[in-house]
Amino acid sequence: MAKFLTNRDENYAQWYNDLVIKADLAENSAVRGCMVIKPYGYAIWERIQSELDKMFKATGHVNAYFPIFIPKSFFSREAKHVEGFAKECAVVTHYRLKNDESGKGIVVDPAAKLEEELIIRPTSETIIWNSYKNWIQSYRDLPILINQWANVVRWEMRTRLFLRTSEFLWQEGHTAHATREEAMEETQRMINVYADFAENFMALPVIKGYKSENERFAGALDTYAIEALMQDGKALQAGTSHFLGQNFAKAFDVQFTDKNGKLDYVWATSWGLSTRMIGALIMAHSDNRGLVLPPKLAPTQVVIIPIFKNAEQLAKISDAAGRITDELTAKGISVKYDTRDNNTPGWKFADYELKGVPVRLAIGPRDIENGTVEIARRDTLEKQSIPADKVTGHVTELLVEIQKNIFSKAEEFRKANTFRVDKWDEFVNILDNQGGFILAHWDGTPETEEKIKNETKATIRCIPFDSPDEDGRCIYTGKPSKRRALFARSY
RNA sequence: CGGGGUGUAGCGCAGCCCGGUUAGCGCAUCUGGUUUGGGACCAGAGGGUCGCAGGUUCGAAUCCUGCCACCCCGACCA
Repeated sequence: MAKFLTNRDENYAQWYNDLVIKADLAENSAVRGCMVIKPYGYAIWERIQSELDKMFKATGHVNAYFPIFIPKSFFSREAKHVEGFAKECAVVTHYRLKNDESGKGIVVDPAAKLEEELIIRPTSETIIWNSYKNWIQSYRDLPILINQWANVVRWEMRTRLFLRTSEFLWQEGHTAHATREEAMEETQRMINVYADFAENFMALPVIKGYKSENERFAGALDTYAIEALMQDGKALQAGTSHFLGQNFAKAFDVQFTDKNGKLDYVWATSWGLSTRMIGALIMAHSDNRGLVLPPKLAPTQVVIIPIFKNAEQLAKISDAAGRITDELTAKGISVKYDTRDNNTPGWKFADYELKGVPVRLAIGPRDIENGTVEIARRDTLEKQSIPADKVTGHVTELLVEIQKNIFSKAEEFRKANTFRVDKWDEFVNILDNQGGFILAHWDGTPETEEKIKNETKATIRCIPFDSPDEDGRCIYTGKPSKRRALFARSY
């Protein structure tokens, strides 16, 4: 476990300040658990957005935007949905302020009370289905495959930087279909997109599976999730895709005429992935020197650091650096050339390691003389000297290699921390002493899951899609089970 | 919301228990100089209503009360 993740040491503080700062507003501010994402942290989010958005488009989706305010009445249309979200909603009750009559400050104008309170969206199913109702009459209007990039607010009892903030950024897909089969396919398709993104871009191995009834999204018939293991042995739900059946269509009375002229309710899915992914990157890949970003998501993939004593030296180095930058940029690689003279090279090395830049090139007078460049990789911290004219080829290959290596490291970690367990004592022992994923039999009842949770704090993260049929006995009750579920303590 | 902790310069902290000069230290910033192949050095300078509001006192960063925010542990959740 990287000390970097747990200690509020100097590194941690510096990292924390580079990526994010906590909301620090005026006195009496009640903006609890919100974050100000600084440019470097936001750049990582933009990379995530950009790559995911391409994948959504490639699977036929389009972007749209819906209001942040949801009338209270919308919210209560779907019984389980209200139940799930009611406890964590921010509510707007007034629309105007006025000067306090005693002349001190400003107060809410009681005359400006809203007839119906507005909920700041914790998720947008209701307001979107209220629109879909007007958009859908016939099977010819289907499917609707819409994604929205937005912020949402959930008034959590306890917040945690990146992993559970009161306000967070995310994307939420909301699709409408003519048949059950098509909606189920969509649900499956999107969990696959998420898994593909996690593994190929985030370098984060994930386990795809079904959520148990207890862990299902409020209002869904079925929830699929990708679950990742963090370096501290805790699980992180990294993305979810929900099969909503006809629940929201019924709640908002969205019917369509099918090919045979019969009226039916529309089938729905929704799926989302949030700024929590930045947290996942940090928790999964960091080491004692700071972040380790997978090249495919690093805002800066290559940094070039000149080592110089005077302007003439810098000019020569800049020539070489300029050529390298042009070549790399032409290959679609993002390069930063850092010529600041207020920090020493050593300081810059450490700084870019903290920021997780995958590849560092250093060029000094010695290199100019020998026609070489020093190349260092962030994941292994290895350095070597290579001929200047081979840099582009070398870097291109190295970026691929680093991406692969970060993934296999995480995969090996997960392998070493995933346990097949058949005895209760061992189950408890592993949770208490090392954490990790546990594959164990479960009798399939919510009651047993609840009891296990109460006794160990472990929950069923998912029932993996690829979990084979296998006769066994429930880890807790000893009742027969046909399949293993994935247990872990989680964020 | 319950238990524990914290809040002092941009960042990290000491001082508080036991009230008493002009509130300190490190990093960062600015100026000048020497430096630059793994977080440079010297000299000088700027930067604070000590989280907020009350109270006790001749005197409060320090003691008391209330509030706010943050961190850790629970319940809740992506």
